[in-house]
Amino acid sequence: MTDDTAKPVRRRQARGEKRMAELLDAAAAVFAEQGYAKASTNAIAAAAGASPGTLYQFFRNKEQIAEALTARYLERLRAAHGEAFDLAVAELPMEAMLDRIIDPVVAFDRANPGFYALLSDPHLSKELASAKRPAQKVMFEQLDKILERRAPDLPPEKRTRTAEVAVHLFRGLLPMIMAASETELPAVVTETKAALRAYLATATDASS
Amino acid sequence: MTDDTAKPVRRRQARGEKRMAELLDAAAAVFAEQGYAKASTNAIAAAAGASPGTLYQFFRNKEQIAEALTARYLERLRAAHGEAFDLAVAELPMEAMLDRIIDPVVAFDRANPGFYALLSDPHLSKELASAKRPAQKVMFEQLDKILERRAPDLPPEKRTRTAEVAVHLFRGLLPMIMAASETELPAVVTETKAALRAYLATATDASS
DNA sequence: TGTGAATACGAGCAATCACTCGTATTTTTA
DNA sequence: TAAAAATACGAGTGATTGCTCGTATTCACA
Repeated sequence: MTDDTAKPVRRRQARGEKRMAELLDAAAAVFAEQGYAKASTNAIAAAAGASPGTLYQFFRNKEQIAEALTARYLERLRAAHGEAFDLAVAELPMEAMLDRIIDPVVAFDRANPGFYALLSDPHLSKELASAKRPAQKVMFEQLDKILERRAPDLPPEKRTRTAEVAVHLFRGLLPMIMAASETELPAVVTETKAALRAYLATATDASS
Repeated sequence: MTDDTAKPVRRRQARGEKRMAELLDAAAAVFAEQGYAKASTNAIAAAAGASPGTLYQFFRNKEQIAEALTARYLERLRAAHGEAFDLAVAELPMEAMLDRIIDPVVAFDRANPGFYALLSDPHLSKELASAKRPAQKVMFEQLDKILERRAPDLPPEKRTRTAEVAVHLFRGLLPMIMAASETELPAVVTETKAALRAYLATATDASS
């Protein structure tokens, strides 16, 4: 028995995929510059060299643009960190581990200011919670696994809280990381690693 | 010689001061709930039980509402921390110092969600830079002075960066602090202090 | 080559926004 | 007590917004 209520399969052409990517690129630029709330869909379409009608052929509404953009960033983040965030880093000394984790994340965030713009806007959380949470959790969950291997004696509850706090600490320094010039960046990154090293050392110390 | 170009002195009545306070209270609530960009001035006026015309009798435009609100928060923050953030805390042991500094700041931020909403919106920085910077700098400058007394041998450049990083670390944990329930809060605050203690200990250690 | 689907356009709609203005009321001042 | 100043109102204005829709063009595929 065939399902009459099934929605007809939308066969997307290569042209359409390209347009979607262009629209997401434009959205990233406009969001990064104006913020989600002030960014207009007409401006996004114009920045992509498209008309409003074309934009709405690929995205149901403004919110879904941010959802799709977040999903695409998440994909790229996973790809960029698949190896660097590997569990193998748990065996490295703290210093080397932080290098392997922090450097690619910093590079990704600086290369994708639209990602930072979306994640740092606290009022997107309510509308985009379903799209943002996985992005927030990528680092958290991977760090949690690393800590599990690195400090197996740590109670799970304490370990989870430590991972969450560490991710928030990094997020707190992101404004400095994003604002730093190319010459200031190394010092900021060094300080970032120092802060995380100091916190993780005491938090994973069973004696505390 | 009298100055004909001087703007006429606007003599504000007690009724007007009260209205301004009500409008700022309403603005704080609307900003906290919707964010600055999505908050409408008509909604703010309505929340204060006033008409749009009344609102614009006291504030030139929407931006100035946020400026005045930030200034009022800054005033209250200074009042709340005048003693707690006193230089005398520099003489206390690290543990006690952090208690004296963190606890009132946490209490203030949780009691004033509108303050958090304004400061955490990154796209207000451009429009409200002049109003936000002093608010950002209150903690930074006071912490810088405390560190100067606490670690006089630290190079000023290093000390300033340490203060800046410490403030950003705290800001990074603010989302957790704001989201925590009353029962979760103590654990989050404990972790906050642990992170700052760990970072400040290593950063102010001359051997590093 | 013909046909339906996918892509593209952009004028324009309804809703919302920040803000104004003419007018009415209350308070201060002289 | 009368004039002046401050407060209050709220319908209305022009601009902008997210989004639609009728139509035109390009593609995939039989």
